[in-house]
Order: sequence, then structure tokens, then C-alpha cells
Amino acid sequence: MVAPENKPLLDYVSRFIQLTAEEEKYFLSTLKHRRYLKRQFLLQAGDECKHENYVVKGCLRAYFVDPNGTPHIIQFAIEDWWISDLASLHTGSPSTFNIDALEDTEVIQIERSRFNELFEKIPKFDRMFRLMLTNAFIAHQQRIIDNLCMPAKDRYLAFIKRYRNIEQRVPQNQIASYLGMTPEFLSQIRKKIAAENL
Amino acid sequence: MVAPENKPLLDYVSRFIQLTAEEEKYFLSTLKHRRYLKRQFLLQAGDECKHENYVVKGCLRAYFVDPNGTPHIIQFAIEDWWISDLASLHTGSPSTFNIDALEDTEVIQIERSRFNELFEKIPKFDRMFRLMLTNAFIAHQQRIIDNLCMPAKDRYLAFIKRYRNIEQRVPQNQIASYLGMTPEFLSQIRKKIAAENL
DNA sequence: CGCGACGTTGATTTGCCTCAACGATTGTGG
DNA sequence: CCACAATCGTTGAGGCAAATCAACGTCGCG
Repeated sequence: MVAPENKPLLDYVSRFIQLTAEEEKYFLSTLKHRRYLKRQFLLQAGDECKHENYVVKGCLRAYFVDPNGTPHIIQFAIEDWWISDLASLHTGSPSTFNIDALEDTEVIQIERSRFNELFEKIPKFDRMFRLMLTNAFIAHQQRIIDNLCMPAKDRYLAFIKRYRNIEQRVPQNQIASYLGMTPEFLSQIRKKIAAENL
Repeated sequence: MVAPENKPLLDYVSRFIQLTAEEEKYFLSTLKHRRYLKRQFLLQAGDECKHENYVVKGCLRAYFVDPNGTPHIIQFAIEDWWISDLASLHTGSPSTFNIDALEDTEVIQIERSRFNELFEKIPKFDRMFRLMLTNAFIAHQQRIIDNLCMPAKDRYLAFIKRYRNIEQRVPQNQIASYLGMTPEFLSQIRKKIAAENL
């Protein structure tokens, strides 16, 4: 019997690889279920990132605070997404990101040491994470391209098209930060777009 | 006896995984060595990306041409780097990038079908590519952060610090394209930097 | 030699930011 | 249950970073 809160993650895994009953059991033993309240931190910059996080329910954000004190959102994560500071998780270096909750959120965590153990015991997970990273890499490459060759308005339109489910859940100023513009300017853009659609 | 042109790639692989003699033999059988002249294309946008390319000698670039006809450089690749249109290679969709040679270049190619076969026959390669993609993902994330929170001058300084070996080999206008600014503006920046260092 | 690629310089324009002020909404403690 | 603060979005004036456009110098190469 699988604990119901783990079901979404097992479904996720089965999209990439097939586990035997025994492997599944081991995999489940590496997981920890945890809840965070809105505004609570999963990770603070400077700390070591100790978990890979799978979002069961809710919404998280990873952001970077630049030398001027301005925060920049790197990533949102809603249901069925993963989030962590991969550089810190991978090398053990202090993290450069903060991760906190934009809503009350449930996550499943894999601790760093168990994570590496997992790859040793069940090499299929190398496959799964290779495929996941391939997709993540492609998405990041697309984001770089968008930043290079689109003006603010087009980047916003591309964002709401690609991530409508996120756009409807997070405040506009957070989206502005993700897109690399000020909230004031995003407001201008939205006004213009609204005016055009008449 | 390993053909000398394959030596650098085997060294590369050994930094991630250990192959048995037999595995190494199979791996070598999947490779194709090839030369390109300066300005020659490895991949044109719209075609399917049929190879993962490892650079033995020379310099390549991947770039995207936006709807206005302006090219934007996604990536440079010099010795010991990999380059491809991963989205196209992975899904079989038409590529959105062009890849061509900035110098006469030697590459080792793994064809798409052999590439997937490789993961089936030697799962260690899942591990290797997982680790490679982890690094590539982190680098891309850093580039996104730099674009979000640095002005043009700082992005340029960060670039020459991180990729001095590339900066000294490719024309300035190419670097400007990679950094998302005009060649004219990069020229201004360099003038200012030179003036400061007196 | 002459053409094309590359870099530079300067004048002008523009996309986006800064700063400041002001509603609207939410939520929270008294 | 109200009062007040905090959060969020909007609007506008002014400023700056970077783009555009155009002209010119230099170098390597066919």
C-alpha cells in the first residue's frame, strides 16, 4: 500500500522509467513528506541545499538577491514540478538562491545523501534525471533566447501563453521579477495589451 | 589501439565513468570523426539535428535567427565541448538553431540512433550525460541570472573572466551577439574599460 | 588593387527604470 | 468588528542605458 501523498510522485516516475516492486519500495523509503506555510523558507542563500523537492500541492519560488538587494526570480514550481538549488545540491557549495512558499505547500523531499545512494542502487534513476535535465536544459535555453531577442511585451505574452496556470496564481510583481522587468513597467504593458484587445 | 583522434574524447569520458575494454570498444564503434571548414554548417535551422558533436579541435557556434533576421548566439564550443540542438536531437523536431564553424574544426559525432542505443547498451552513459547536463543546466541558470541582474559592462567582464580562451578567438561582434548587445555598444564598453585601466 | 568583414565614433531615439504618489484589497490585532 | 498596516497594482514625470543609423578607418584576402 502506497501512502496517498506519494502517489503523484510515483506517477511522475512512471512516465520515465519502470520500477520493480522492490525498487519502488526502496525509492519510497528515501522520501520525506513535508508541509510549508506561505512565506516559509525551504532554503536560504548561504545554507547548503540539502534536498531535491517535488511539489505535491502549492507553489514555491526560487530567487536570487543581487548585490543591490534586488530579488530576481529564477523559477516557480507548482504541482508536479521539482525545485532546488542544483549547484549547491550537486557540489555541496553554499546555495546562492532562496526558496520559499508563495502558498501553503506540500512537498516530497529526497535528501542529498539518499539522492546519491539512489543512483548507485537503481541506475534507472540516472536515466530519469538525465531525461528531466534534458527537458530543463531545453527550457532554460529557450528562456535565454527569449531574453535575447524579445522586448518586454513579447516576453510577457510568451510567458502567459506557456505558463497560464502559473500566471493566474502568482502576483504580477513576481512575474515581473521573473521576466526581468519592473512591476511598474509590466503594468504599462498590460494596459497597452488591454487597449489593443478592443 | 585507439585511433589518436579519439583519445581526447576517451579522456573526457573517463572523467565521469569507467568503461571496460569491451564497453570502450563498443563506444568507439558509435563514433564518426569529421572535419569542417570555416563557415561550413554542421546544422541548419529547419533540418533535424542528427548528431551530438564533440569538438576535438577548432571552434563552433550555435545561433538562432529571430523573426527580424537578427542572429543571436546561443553557445560557442571549443576543444573538449559538446554542441548540438538538444531539443531537436531529443525529440526529432526540426531544429531552431544553426551550427557552423568559426574556424576549421574537427569533431567527433554520435548519430542520434546510435546515441539512444548507447544508453540502452551501457547505462553508465545515462550517468555521464546526467552529470554533463547537470553542469550545463547550472551554467545556463547562471547565464540567466547574469542577464537579469547585470548591466552590459558587467556581463562583458564576467564573460571574459569565465571564457578568456573563447574571448581571444572569436570576433567581438560575435561576443556582442552572445551577450545580447550591439557590437557598437560593446565597442563603447571596451573603450571605457581601457580608459579606466590607466 | 579593391572588396568585404570588422571595429570605432558620434548623433539621435527609445525601451525601460526610478521615484513618488495614490487607490484597492487583504489581513490582522485590539 | 472595526482600524490600521501591509501588500499589491496603477499612473505619471523625468532620466538613463542601450539601440539605431550613418559614416569612416583598418585590415586581410581573392
